[in-house]
Amino acid sequence: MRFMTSLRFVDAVAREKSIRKAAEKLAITSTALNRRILQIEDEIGQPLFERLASGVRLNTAGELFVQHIRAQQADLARVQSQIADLSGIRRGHVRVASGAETLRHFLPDVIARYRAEHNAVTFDISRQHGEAAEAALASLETDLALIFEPIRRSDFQTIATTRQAVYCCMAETHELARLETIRLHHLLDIQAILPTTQSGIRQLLNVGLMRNINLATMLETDSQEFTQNYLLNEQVVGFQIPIGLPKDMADGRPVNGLVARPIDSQDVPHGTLHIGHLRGRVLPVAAAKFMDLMITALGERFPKDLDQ
Amino acid sequence: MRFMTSLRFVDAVAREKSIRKAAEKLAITSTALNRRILQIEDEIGQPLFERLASGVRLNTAGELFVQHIRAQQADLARVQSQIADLSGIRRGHVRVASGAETLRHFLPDVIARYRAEHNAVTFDISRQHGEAAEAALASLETDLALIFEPIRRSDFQTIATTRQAVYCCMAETHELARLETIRLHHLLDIQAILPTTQSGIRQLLNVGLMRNINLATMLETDSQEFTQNYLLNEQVVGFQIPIGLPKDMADGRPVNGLVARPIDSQDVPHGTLHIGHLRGRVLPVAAAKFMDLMITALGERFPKDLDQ
DNA sequence: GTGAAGCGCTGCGTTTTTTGCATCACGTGA
DNA sequence: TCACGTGATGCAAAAAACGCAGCGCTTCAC
Repeated sequence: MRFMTSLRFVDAVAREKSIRKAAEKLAITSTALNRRILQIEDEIGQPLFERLASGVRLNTAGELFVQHIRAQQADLARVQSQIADLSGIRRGHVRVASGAETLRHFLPDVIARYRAEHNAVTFDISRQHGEAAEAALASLETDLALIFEPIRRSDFQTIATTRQAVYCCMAETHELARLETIRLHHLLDIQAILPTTQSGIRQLLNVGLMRNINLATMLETDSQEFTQNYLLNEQVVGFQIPIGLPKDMADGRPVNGLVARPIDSQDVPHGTLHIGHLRGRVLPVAAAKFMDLMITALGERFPKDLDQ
Repeated sequence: MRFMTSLRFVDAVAREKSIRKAAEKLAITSTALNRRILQIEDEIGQPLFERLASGVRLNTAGELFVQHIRAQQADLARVQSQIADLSGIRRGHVRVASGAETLRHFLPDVIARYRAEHNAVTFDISRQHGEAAEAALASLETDLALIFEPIRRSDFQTIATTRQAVYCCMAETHELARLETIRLHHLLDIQAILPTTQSGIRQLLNVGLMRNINLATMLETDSQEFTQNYLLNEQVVGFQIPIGLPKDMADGRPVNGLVARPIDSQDVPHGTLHIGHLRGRVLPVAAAKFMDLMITALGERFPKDLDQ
């Protein structure tokens, strides 16, 4: 897209906060990039960047202009997607930001299912906790977001939600594995791996842990892979929501030596997983269809807990 | 704005429906323009125009793309306006589409008042009846519209309205001039000049004229200037709404030998003048401020009949 | 039926614009 | 103080855009 080059360049400089660094990423010399920036500033009639010794920074005018550029890019993507859709082939690119919970089973399944039908569509999946995901939507860096508790910004438009209980995960040999439902007092002095504080699961747990239940937090991590693997090595518990578990495991059956048991909702409230996009945006065809499929898949997996 | 050239070119070709004609308007050769179009089509991956013997025509993909271009241009104008606003000078350009009613007194007054404060702001005023004005908003050819009855499209966002009675205008020597209020039966067999059918005034009159009152329609015109001037030459009546009249005349006093008398609202209903813009658009600063001033002016002139 | 006129498109030489190299001036931090 | 990294600039080379002339095609008038 030749007619977009200059704007892309401005965007890149704004992101890198340095003309030389941006030039490197764009595979041109800093001279060329510098002059393009100067030319655009000249055409706008005002500087867009402040020049610092360490690089550049957007000024207020630049903020406005870059915001326009991003909106323009997003809209162009939408139009391209619609145009591609006209010719029958569903082509396009979908960008999803999501917390770690959905990355293990849910998203891979849904994407495989989608690409089985539309293999000209490509994906960007970025793992980001709620607040960052909302910011990514607002700056048009992503099209869709899956956020597990809580929604902070009013410009997040929820399209569907599903209620999720918090589960304890552990080796099937763990002493708590024999219980059907876990109460918080069972966890007294139990060795546990907790998600980091940004995580929605952690925030729900905190509600219960307020009433000075002393969990023996042996480790905090934002890595679900680490947690799952570690549970096999030591008698500790981890926490997860059903969408992050294999279906069998969520149903109480052991999978690969691990089991999951729900925590009683009197102790730890159910949380809500939100699927949505930036309010007011018209999504590209591919992204809109993919969202539809995600919601369908959620409905199949959690028929009673889906709200649209 | 060098980075917009290619897009402007596509827009021009779409408007002219001919590469050669557009090239002439853009002051380049048709070859250069042709190659830019081809290049963009190549980048998009699909043709945007159908080639006919008589020129070109947008295909569906082209319609989508041109719509994007116009939205982009409008948004850029908004951003430029906001950037100019940062530096103190209120600079900008405001495009208004309006029926003939407001062109004689209202708009000139308001614009003069606005430019007294912000003389770096320029204006485009295009006279267009309601339906065309709404289309101009939708295609982003104009920022604001003043429409007197009726609103047809759902993407017209009304910001303020004022109720307007229909008045008869005539020479002060006319036999009806002695009446305070005109009833339709007074107009029986009276010589009259009617606005054309697109006009909101005409459509209100038609409501009354349904009940086979026979107006001796001597002439139909969409020119208010013609009507006003002709009334001095012959004993005929014309029709107008208060906003199209000098204030004194609307208050019943003669001005330049003409008087205006309201028609009883039992016979011809009051109409509504709408001020608004395209739904969902964020207006440039200058246009938004100008709309505020228009509404203020309307409120001063018709304090009882303004709705916001 | 035929010729003229108008249309979009293309090869080629020229002009304009963009790019890269070398270098400058300036602020920052060791 | 000196080395380093930053954005800006003069100049020549490379690339892109342009204008001219002309092609093939369709439409329309006679």
